[in-house]
Amino acid sequence: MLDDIARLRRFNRAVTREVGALDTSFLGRGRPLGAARVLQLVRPEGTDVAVIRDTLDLDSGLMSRFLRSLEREGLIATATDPGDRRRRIARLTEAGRQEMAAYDHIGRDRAARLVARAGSRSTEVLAAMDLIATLLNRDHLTVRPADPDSPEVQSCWQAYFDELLVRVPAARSGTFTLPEPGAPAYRPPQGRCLVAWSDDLPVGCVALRPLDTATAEVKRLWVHDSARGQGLARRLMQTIEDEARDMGLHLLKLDTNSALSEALALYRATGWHETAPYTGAPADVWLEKRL
Amino acid sequence: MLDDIARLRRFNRAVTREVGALDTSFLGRGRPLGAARVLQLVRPEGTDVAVIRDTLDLDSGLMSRFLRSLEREGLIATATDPGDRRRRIARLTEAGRQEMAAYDHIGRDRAARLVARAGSRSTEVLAAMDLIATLLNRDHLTVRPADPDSPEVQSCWQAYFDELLVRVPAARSGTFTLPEPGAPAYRPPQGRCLVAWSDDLPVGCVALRPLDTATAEVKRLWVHDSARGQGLARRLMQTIEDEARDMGLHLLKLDTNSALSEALALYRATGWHETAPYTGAPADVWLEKRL
DNA sequence: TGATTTGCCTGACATTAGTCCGATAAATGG
DNA sequence: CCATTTATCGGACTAATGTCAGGCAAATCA
Repeated sequence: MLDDIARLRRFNRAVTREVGALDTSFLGRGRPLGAARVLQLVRPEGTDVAVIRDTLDLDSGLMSRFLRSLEREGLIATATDPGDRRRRIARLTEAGRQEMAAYDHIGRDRAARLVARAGSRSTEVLAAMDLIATLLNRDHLTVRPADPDSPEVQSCWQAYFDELLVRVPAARSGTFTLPEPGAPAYRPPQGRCLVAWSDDLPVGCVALRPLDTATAEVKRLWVHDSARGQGLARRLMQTIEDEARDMGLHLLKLDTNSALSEALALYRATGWHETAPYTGAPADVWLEKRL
Repeated sequence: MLDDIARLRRFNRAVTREVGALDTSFLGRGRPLGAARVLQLVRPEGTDVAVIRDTLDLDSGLMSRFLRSLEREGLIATATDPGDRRRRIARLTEAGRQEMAAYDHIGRDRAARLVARAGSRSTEVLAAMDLIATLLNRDHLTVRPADPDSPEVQSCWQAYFDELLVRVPAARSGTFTLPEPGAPAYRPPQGRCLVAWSDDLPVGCVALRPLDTATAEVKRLWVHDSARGQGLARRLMQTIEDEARDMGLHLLKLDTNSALSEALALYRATGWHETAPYTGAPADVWLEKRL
């Protein structure tokens, strides 16, 4: 049997070849790779030059020259950051947007071919890619507030409900309704809604909804399959509890189901205690935590 | 929900960053990437220079300069191929072997760290990597004869048996014994043993064992989980049947179990027909094919 | 306020990668 | 045998990348 290391290195070889091919295919638009990579990171609304430099790990001189060259091509425009006038902000021009669309097309094309090649196993392959990408991105996981009506939150909640239906049979008789668009329940100032991002994939969420002036309820803690086993749920709970403290709340409650054993173990391990039932089925466990 | 293409591109970004770090780690030993890549392909016993040039797709001038530079460093020695004195053969010197060991150490180190980082999910992550690597390597899958006593064949057969035990409960009462080392059953001239390779991972096997002068039995058709759904089993069967024809055989037999439905479907779709039972449990289907 | 730090820019320079061409020697094919 | 092809080599050249130092203006800190 090949050992783990050998398997990983085989993966590395295969992926290196693929990435190399992707890089050279970007060269097809008559622009050196360095400049192309910078262009990829300039957003239409504008991106901080230092951020680009940092993510690509470029020398400031080299970075500057890439910017000048893209500027000469008319693809980007730079302006000084009004907040800190040493810094510069680069944004895409209309021509730049068109050029980016062309790059995007190349990328989507290659990606679509690969998905097609996976044939009947494409679902499995994509899940495998999610798992690996989340692992590689692990140090870059960020938790940010989100709008409850945004597509990312909706997709997280949908995933949460779908899983609940699988794991808690009793939930099938209930009905889940997403809050009405614009409803204030999960929005500041009374509520909160957090999403954890791995690059551009939402991999977790948690929400807070007011019960009364000093009490709120934690709802919809969910972690994407690819991100489990990395302590993300704990981090989300920690963040939402900190938020609650900052909001001046004194007591948090939540309801859950005993079938969700990992979640329950997490709650019990982080200071949550049994409390009186305050909701009905499918919940069968009610917890509270004093802040 | 993010669409498939977006998920794949997130994967691409994540591994591109990782691969970039790998590239610079090669530079960590004070040698440009090009020369390092050439060095990786020089085997201690000697490698044909044209083969290296071909796999890396290098210009002959560039290749020549890499060789000179590695020679100046004392890592390789080149000699003319006695068979064709236009060609050259490069082989590692003792210093080269040590240098390669150092590169190997860097690679193993990085790999081990990543496996460790996956923590409780490392098994899953490695399976995901196998799946993706096999998909990316798909066009490079090769089927080659193998020695039945070799570790790769042993590992394939072990995997075959393990899976049989899971899928055919009746098999548990039987005992599986690997043929004795050196036994002639699966070796030419009477028998055959084939292994399918994806890079350095054995992803499939099939064997042929003589029954009498005109008849042989196909045994141990197995495909690695990561390589299923790509027609590899069909290709292995095709190859072994061609071999049997070349050996002058007129009839092939095999026994299997009805629980192995995909295999059975493949046999039935490729000209195999029911025949009289010639073995006992756990087999419950017996097929033959006239060549 | 003045010294120091930070972020960006430019010029000078080195290294690496990649291409093209001609030379050479060996093999191949009539 | 001679013409052609093949494999390698080295020189000339270009493009791209990477490195370093100095300059400048804005921000920060004591």
